[in-house]
Amino acid sequence: MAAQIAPILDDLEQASALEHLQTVIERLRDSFAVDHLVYHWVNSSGEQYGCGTYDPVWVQRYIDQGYLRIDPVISGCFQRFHPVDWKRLDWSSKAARAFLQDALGHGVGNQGFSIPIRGPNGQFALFTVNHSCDDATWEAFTERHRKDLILVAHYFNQKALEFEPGRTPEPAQALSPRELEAMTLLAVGYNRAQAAQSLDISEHTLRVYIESARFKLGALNTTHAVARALSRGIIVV
Amino acid sequence: MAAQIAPILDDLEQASALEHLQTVIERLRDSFAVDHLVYHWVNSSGEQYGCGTYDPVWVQRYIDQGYLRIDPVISGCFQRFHPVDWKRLDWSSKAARAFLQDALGHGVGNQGFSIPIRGPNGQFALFTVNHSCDDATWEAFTERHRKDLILVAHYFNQKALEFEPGRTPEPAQALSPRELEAMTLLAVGYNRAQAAQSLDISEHTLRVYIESARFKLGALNTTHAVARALSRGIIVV
DNA sequence: TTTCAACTCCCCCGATCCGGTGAGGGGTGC
DNA sequence: GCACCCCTCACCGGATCGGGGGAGTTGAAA
Repeated sequence: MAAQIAPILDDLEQASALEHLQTVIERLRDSFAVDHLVYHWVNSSGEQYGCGTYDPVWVQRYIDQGYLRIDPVISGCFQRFHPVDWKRLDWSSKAARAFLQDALGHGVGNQGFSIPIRGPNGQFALFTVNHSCDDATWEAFTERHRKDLILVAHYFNQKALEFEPGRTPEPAQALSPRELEAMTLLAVGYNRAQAAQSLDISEHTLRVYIESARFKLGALNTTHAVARALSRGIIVV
Repeated sequence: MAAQIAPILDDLEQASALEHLQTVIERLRDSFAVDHLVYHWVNSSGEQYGCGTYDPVWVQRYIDQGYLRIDPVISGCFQRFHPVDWKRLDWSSKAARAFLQDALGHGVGNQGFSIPIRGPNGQFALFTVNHSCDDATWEAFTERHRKDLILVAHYFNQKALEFEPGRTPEPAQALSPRELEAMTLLAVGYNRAQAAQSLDISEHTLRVYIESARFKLGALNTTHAVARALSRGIIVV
């Protein structure tokens, strides 16, 4: 089980098309000798892209049922930085347990280990290794391959970002410092009058920034603009 | 130069106080045999925290001069996912070249390699290795230690996040499904009328959800509520 | 030098949102 | 049985936002 991932990573780095990723992930699964390996990109618009070894029926069902919104792996990893064992997530809600049952019924193993990965503009992805075994075996596995998995996740996301079309046209429209300040103040609950006072400018000037930011962000209204700024990671609350 | 970083990483994982990070980073620098190693957390509100081996005079100057805003390493890495060699950044602006001259004059080496790292809530940090040598030597070094550096950056950020005060204290009262839907629709730019139509309910009902969500999230207004929902990761846009 | 982006200020008015107060039915849990 | 929460619907007045004008300075890039 001494997975030799270095050559696979090198191959991954050479990959020139999206389809190659599927091949690579299958080789990695064999190398790690686990049931499933999945790379799952959660687009900030709710779209999803992924490749992995789950049953396609399950993947489709996951999408159709909107499991993205209730999957504890997603919500749990989204608030964490470190890789997380599925056992440590919150499965207490009824919806979560039903989801888990459904997953197990579609060939998903009982053990999981997911690594959250983040890229520019609020990109968020998961690299998950999944298996069926007892807790002790699983802990030994994750402990042993933790570093390798982090690296694999990193390399995988790097490739996925390269292949993603329509990346880096948007961020060209960076917000100006004042616009960022305006967005930030709105995001923490200030209304226009308060934000203007806080920046020591007239309310009208503030409005100019907001409108400008709205335009640059392609937003339909202020709330939308703040939401986009947040999910692209250009402001933080 | 065969850096044995594994034991240092293990030590890092055991670190129980912020001060330990400074010790660890110095050991890592010696292990890699480079001039400088820096971990630099960049809060978008302008605050900074970091530890590393740069001359404290330079660190203070960096902050005082507001170099954060013009440093090509920051702006360049912020839009990238993969580690980046300083030579590949855009140094064309006058301000950037002046900054570089100032840096070199304060003991910063001519070669640099920075790894962007991102955490939850838009957290952004840099792990940088810096040295003085010729291009060929540097390329060989980065090529050789790329994987190790990625891992070190990852572990370092993990620790920094653990020590960061005010992380994950939120009890996070859960929103009801309808409230989540309402927040999500608002976050993608719908106004109340559109969102209500989209959910096939009256606008008044929608308002009840929004108000309820606002209350649960402790938000001052709708924009604030959406911002909180986003940054807590309970909705995804 | 000229252009251009960022920053600052002003008025008006219709559209939209907020806050308060109200009511009723359905489900879950003690 | 009785809370308690979730879902649904309604009216109104005042606050806020959004879009439409126009105008001046500064500083950096081309």
